[in-house]
Amino acid sequence: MYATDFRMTHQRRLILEELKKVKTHPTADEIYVIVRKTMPRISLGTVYRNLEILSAMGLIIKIEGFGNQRRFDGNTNKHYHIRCIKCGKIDDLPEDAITNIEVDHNKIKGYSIYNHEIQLSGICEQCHNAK
Amino acid sequence: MYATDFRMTHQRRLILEELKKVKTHPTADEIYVIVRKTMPRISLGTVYRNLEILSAMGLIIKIEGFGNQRRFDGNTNKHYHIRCIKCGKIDDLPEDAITNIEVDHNKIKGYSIYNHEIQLSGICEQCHNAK
DNA sequence: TTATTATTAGTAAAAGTTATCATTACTAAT
DNA sequence: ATTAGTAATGATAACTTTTACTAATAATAA
Repeated sequence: MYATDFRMTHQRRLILEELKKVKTHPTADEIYVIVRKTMPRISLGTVYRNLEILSAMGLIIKIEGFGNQRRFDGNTNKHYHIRCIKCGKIDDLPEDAITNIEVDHNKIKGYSIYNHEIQLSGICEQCHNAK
Repeated sequence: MYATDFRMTHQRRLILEELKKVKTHPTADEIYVIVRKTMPRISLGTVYRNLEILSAMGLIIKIEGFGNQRRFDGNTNKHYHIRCIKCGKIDDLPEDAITNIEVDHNKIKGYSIYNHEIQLSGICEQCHNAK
């Protein structure tokens, strides 16, 4: 038999490692810029493909809730995000910022529930001061 | 002085009314198909522009959290959504499905908070039966 | 009415993502 | 080691979704 598993290629590992390093929540093209410093001939398609695969593997998180550009997060611990509606920056929320949330699965008829996301939006300190 | 306000054009009113009629959460191009039945010469750009304006006016809701296509909701009462990860369908959650959520604004330093969204994902009844 | 200007239709362009395909490189069995 | 099989890559084209542009039109206040 031959492997049907994912292969950990140099490109895939680099993308994963760079994403784990940063505390921001970069887009695919921002990651493309970062990894090209180490691997100048990597293609944008490879970045997109691997970000999808890595998130399917559960090694990174895909953030789709803000704006129309996908973002990625190397931190796979369960946490929520807040985005500044002025500058678009995304920050992590502290773990204890949202508490007591209760989801009554019986109230949601027909669905088996897999996940929930919470996204806050507001204005960050910099943008508040800038105005 | 002349008006700096929004004008309620036929196009804008039609888009609003059709969106209020449906219980689904259509994309811009789905709304385009609907309104062309009444107003065949309306342009897709007009649909996009008015959906933005109507949501800025607070008359409709823009849903950005699911997938990479924007959706719109004529129901402006505060409510949450669930999406089927198989077929992509979006349903409203009953009001009492999520309770007790507490957001501690003091824990989120620097931000003034404007809004929060919650998005569940799961598998709907039809897709569950289909498998 | 008339003057002003927001809005429109039509179209082009931009932005973001996915698909295609010949080539490369990883993996497992010989 | 060598080979066979196949997942992954780089390069690029194509596609989808959204935004921008512009001359013409239409809504509104005076």
